[in-house]
Amino acid sequence: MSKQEVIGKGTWIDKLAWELLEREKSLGRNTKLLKVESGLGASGIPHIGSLGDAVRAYGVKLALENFGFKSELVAYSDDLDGLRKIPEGFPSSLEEHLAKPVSLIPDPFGCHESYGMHMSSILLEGLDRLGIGYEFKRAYDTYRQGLLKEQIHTILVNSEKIGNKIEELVGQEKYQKFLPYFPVCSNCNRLYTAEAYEYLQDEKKIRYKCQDTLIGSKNLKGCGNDGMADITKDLGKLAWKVEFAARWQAFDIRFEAYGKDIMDSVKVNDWVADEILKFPHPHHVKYEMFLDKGGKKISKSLGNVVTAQNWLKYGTAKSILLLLYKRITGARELGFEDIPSLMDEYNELEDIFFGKIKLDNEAKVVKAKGLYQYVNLLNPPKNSSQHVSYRLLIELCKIFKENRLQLVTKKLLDYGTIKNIDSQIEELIVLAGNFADDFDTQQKIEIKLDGSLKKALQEIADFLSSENEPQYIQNSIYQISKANNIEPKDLFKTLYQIMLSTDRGPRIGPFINDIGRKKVAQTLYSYAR
RNA sequence: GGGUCUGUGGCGCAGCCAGGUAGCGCACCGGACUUUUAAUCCGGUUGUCGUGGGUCCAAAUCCCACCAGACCCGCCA
Repeated sequence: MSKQEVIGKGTWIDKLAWELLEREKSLGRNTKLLKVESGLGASGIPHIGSLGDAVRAYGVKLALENFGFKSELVAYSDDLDGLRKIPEGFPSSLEEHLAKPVSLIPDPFGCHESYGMHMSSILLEGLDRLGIGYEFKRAYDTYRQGLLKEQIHTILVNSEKIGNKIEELVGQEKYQKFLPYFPVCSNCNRLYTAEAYEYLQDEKKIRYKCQDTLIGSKNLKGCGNDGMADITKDLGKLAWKVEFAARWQAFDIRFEAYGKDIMDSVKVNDWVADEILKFPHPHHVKYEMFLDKGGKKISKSLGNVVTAQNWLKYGTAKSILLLLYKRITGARELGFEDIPSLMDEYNELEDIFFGKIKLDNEAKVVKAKGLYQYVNLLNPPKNSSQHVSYRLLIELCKIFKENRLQLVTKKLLDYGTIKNIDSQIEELIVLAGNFADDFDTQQKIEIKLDGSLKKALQEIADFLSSENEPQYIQNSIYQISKANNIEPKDLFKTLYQIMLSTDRGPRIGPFINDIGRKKVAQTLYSYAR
C-alpha cells in the first residue's frame, strides 16, 4: 500500500474523530470540551442497537481523548416521548396510559419511579456492565428546568419558515399547519392529543386544545381541555424534527451518531441548528440498523429482544464491544448465534495484539491492534489470557450437563487445550453452558427400541453396574452387540440417542466413565424396561 | 415517491469504510487416535467476488451505470 500516515489507532473511530476535529478547526470553535451525545429511547425495551449508539459515541470520545482533547458522553433519555404501543409481554393495564409521556407512567414492574426510567435503566445498566462511562440526562428534567427555553422560543417564532423547510426537505406537510411543539395536557397528562395552535411570544406560552387524534391506526381520546403551556417550565416537548437541534445547542454537542431510520430528522435538525439557531450542527455518522435474523428491523416494542443483559448470559462484554466497534457500515442481521464467532474473533485479535499471530499486511495489523484496543476501551490488558475456542466449549457443554464445570475443565486439561484452570476459563464455561442449554435446538429424537436392543441395553447396564476397567466399556459394547445380532452402529446410535439426544457423539467408553457409569446404568435400565 | 444497505465456494457469512497472494463456519473428502460410528486433531476439494464500464503498476475493495433482493422514510417519536 502507499504509505499513509496512520490516524490514531487506525480504525474508523479514529478517522471519524479526526474528521470532527478538522471540522471544529475550520469552524474556529472552542475545543476545550468536545461533548458527544447519544439519545436513548425510553418507550421500548432497549435492544443492542440502542446500546450501540451510545457505545459508538463513547468510542469517539475515547478517540478524541487519545488525540489529547477533553470529551464527555451525554446519554440523553427521551422520557417525554409518549407511549404509543404496549410492548409485547407488558400488562394491558398500560392501555390507559397510551399517549402519556413515559416518565409520567408508573413502572408496571414497580421497581423504578416510572415506566420511562425502567426502560432507561435497562440500557444504562447495560452500559455499566460494558464499562462505558456517561453523563445521564433526561428530557423530563431538561424541560422542567427550562434548559431549552431559548431554543424553543426561537424555533416557535420561526415555525412558519421551519414548516416550509421541512416540507421542502422531506416532504412532510404537517408542520406547515401545526407548531412543532407538543404540550402535555395539564388535565389528562397526554401528549399528541394536545394540539398546539398558537404561540404567545411575549408570555412564552402555547395555546392548545386536547382533542381526539390518530396514532398509527389507533384513535386516542382527547379530554377537550383548552389549555395553556409555559414553554419555560411546563411539560411538553419539541417535535423530533427540531428537538435535536435545540438540544445540540443547549448542551453544546459536537458529535452524534444516528441510525438510518431517522436520517430525515437529522437532515432537518442540521438545517435548524445551522440556520435558525445559528449553532453549527454536530458532526455525524450514520449507521445501519441491526436487523433480526428474518431481516426485519428490531422493534423496540417487541419482547424477547437482543438486549445487553440477554447477550451477557452467553457472551462476554468484550464480545459486544467487538460487535459494535469492528465496523459501522453494513446492514447486520443479528442474533445470539453470532456470539461464538465474536468470542473466537476476540481471541484472534488478542493474539495479533500480542504478536502471537503474524499477518503479512502491516496495515491490517495496525487496524486489528487498534480494534483490540478499542474493544478494551483503550486500556488493553498487559498480558494475553488463556484461549479456548468458544465453539469447543459449547460442544463440551452440550455433552456435560451435570457437574459441568468440573467435567469440562477435566476434558480441556486432557486435550491439553489449557494448562491450568483460572477464573476466566470458568466464566467462559458458564457462558458457553448457557448457550448450549438455550440454543442447542436439536429436536428430541424419537427413540425406537425393539426387543433385542432392549436386551442389549440391559446387558450394558449390567456390565456398567459391575466393577470393570473403563477401557473395557468400549469393547464390551461391541461384544454385546455381536452377541445380540445387532449392528454395532445401531447400538451406538441408540446409546447416543438416549444419552445425548443425537445420533452421534464422543467416544462412548470414556464418555460413560466421565458422566458416571452408575448413573448411565440407571438410565439404560429405565429404557430397557 | 425519496433514501440506505446487501449481492463473495453447496449453504451461511467475513474481507470493502486506509487497494497489494480470496478467507472462515457448516457440509464434503482423506489421514491420525480408536477393536469398523462419532468428538477432537492434522491435511484437502469447492470461487469468472451480481453485470457492464472507469481510475490505478495493481480493484472483492475506490468511482459511474445497470440488474436483483432487503430494509427505512413518506403516521409518530
